[in-house]
Amino acid sequence: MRVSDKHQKITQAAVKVFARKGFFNARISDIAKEAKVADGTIYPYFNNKYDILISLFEDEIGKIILKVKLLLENETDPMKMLEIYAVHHLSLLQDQKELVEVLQMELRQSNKFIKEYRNTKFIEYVDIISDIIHKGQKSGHFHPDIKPGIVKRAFFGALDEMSRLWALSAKPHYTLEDTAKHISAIFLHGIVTRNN
Amino acid sequence: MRVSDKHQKITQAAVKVFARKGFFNARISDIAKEAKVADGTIYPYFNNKYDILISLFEDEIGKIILKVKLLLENETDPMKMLEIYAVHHLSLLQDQKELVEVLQMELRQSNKFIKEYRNTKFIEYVDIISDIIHKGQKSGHFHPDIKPGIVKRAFFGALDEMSRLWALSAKPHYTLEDTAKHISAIFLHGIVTRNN
DNA sequence: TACAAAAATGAATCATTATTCATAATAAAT
DNA sequence: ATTTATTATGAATAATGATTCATTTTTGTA
Repeated sequence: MRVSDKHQKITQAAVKVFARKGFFNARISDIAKEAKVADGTIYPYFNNKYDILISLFEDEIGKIILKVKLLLENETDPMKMLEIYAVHHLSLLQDQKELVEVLQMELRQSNKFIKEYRNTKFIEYVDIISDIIHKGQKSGHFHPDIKPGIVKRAFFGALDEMSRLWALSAKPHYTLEDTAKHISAIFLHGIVTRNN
Repeated sequence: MRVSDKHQKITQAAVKVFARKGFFNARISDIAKEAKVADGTIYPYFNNKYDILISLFEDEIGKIILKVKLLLENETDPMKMLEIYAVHHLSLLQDQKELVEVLQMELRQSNKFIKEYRNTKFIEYVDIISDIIHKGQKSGHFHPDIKPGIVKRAFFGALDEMSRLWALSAKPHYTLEDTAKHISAIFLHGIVTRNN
């Protein structure tokens, strides 16, 4: 077995176990068992338990970024781009529920452990949104007074809260696609009727 | 010292300690020290460590709900109501930074511990948003096709992500008030220019 | 003041687990 | 086939910290 395979096997096992029990309640022995290796085998590959979480986070967000950038590549309409981002983000839950749960947890926790951890990968992910907003402002599609730095957080937060809800409740009330489009539409057009 | 005082003293100490170290890294002895009581004194008031977090959560969200309901009481315009909610939510960070950090953490974690914990207090808090949306639809201010169940999560998520960001970064780029209004305005009117 | 009840104390218990490392197994090289 | 290097094993270590409870202190009452 190639070295990288074992690294990946442990990462995948950790995603499962962290999702099931949370980071702190997860035991190294749980991860080892899930990965079908001995407890000690984890340590040549990761410095410690927390290192598993961090590198998992960076690796997986990296993949997510690559994928959404690929999806956006051939689209030029900023309105459609926002919708693509939304659909992609919510799709993650469908395709990789366990991973999403872990990423959400980690996002709220890591800064409690390591104050200096800047989480640049995550910033790169949300900056895709502000890039779209900028683009839309240049092309005249989006209002020039809108602040991309605020919209990116608001849009991400809206999607992620939806995602969090679904991760908990067994059955979503609406389809992923409809919800993503609904949220995009609200950000694009607002909720007030025209005569207000 | 009245019994309720000690209960409250421990709760307040726990908020400080949980905010500083996170729930799992917080020691009972840390909380006891912060509250200036002996370790054992905590147990007549709380069943266990996790019980501190849960009751803290319910109590404090309860207060937050009361306050925002009071603020909304004399307002009838649903657009203004949404803005009031936003300002209030972001104000929490200013007034009670530590509490907000703890609530955010807890929100992402509790369901990992206790699957059956329904968190009804939190649901009550976000349902205030959907009530506003309903009201706005009845009065014709808001578009009838908007789904209140989605908007409430999106709006809350947007605000809370902003809040999370500020809890981490030392200095917010914008004022609380401006940001709350900006986010409300986006939800109300969208970001696209009229000719789209 | 004396007594009883209630509340608080904090040292001891006892289970828990991340990490280490001597040993074993496997793979690579000669 | 034999030696060497690499990788994996899992029992032992060593620290940790939530919770308990026998004892002390405080409070309330007569």
